[in-house]
Amino acid sequence: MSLPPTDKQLLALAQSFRTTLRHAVYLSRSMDSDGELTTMQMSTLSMAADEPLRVSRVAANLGIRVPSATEQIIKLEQAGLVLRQPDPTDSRAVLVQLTETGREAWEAAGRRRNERVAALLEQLDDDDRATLAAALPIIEKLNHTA
Amino acid sequence: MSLPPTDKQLLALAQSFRTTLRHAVYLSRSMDSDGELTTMQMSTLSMAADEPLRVSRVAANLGIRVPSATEQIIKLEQAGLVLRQPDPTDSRAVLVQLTETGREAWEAAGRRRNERVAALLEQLDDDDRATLAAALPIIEKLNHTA
DNA sequence: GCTCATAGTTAGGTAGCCTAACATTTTCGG
DNA sequence: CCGAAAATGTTAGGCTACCTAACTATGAGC
Repeated sequence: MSLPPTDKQLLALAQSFRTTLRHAVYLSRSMDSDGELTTMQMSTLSMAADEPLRVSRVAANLGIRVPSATEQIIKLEQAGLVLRQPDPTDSRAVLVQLTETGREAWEAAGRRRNERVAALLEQLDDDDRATLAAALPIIEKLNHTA
Repeated sequence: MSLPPTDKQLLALAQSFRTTLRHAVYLSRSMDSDGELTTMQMSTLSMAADEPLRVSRVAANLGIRVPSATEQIIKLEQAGLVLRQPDPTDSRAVLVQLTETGREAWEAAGRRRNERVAALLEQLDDDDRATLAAALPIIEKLNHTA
């Protein structure tokens, strides 16, 4: 037991992982595409839910360039979900903050998505759920490493 | 033990799962964006690797519409990676099949991606890897259910 | 054989991303 | 303390991948 894994084993696991991840992307897409808010919009709103943040932070967190973030944020603003205000401590910067409408929309959409996923998870047995729950932080670890 | 999970527990797991999945989408994107082949192209090639298949099958498997699939397949054809040939049993249909070049490109890209992921997985300890390996089929189960 | 369904392609449009160029503000070395 | 360089956003223009609608051609059924 507990011998160091061979390259072959690692590569086999890597392949399964990639395949599952690819399928999971579809799963994620189908769970999040309910015509309300896109995944990116949800992420943006959830960032702003904690505290107002800069456009450049939004871009970095979303993994996109600043002009693209500006574009998306302006759309959220036009939808009345966020406000764009100059940063009082640095007038180059723009702070993105949630409106009350935005917070409500974000929370409602999150609830609905959670319920949809919970309905899926309900069909697993307890062991499977436990395994899944144990694996989530490991996947996060990988994400952080990469 | 083994009581039925409460709604609260399910919703909490659902939330974690959604979050991790969202992050995993980024992970997947970064692992697959090496400027060679897009994830969609890899998927298309891997489908065609088993046996020639119809454009409509490609579209269905990729979760996109037929015209979009046609577009992508034509690009793969122009790159010399696939051939488009009329189905001998139904001349309305078009069969997409891999060229030798396509097979080599697909295998090489798959190898490189696997190596990259294996390098990540190598940094986990044995327990984590075992948990991860156990979770993959469960996630597939969810994907199949949804 | 005529009608209707099926398989793909073409045409035209949209959304989200990109880079390059710009205006404004801050920072900092001389 | 001032001019150059860096940082923050926005604007402009372009690309790609997706979409729907309309079309052609083939197959299937009464």
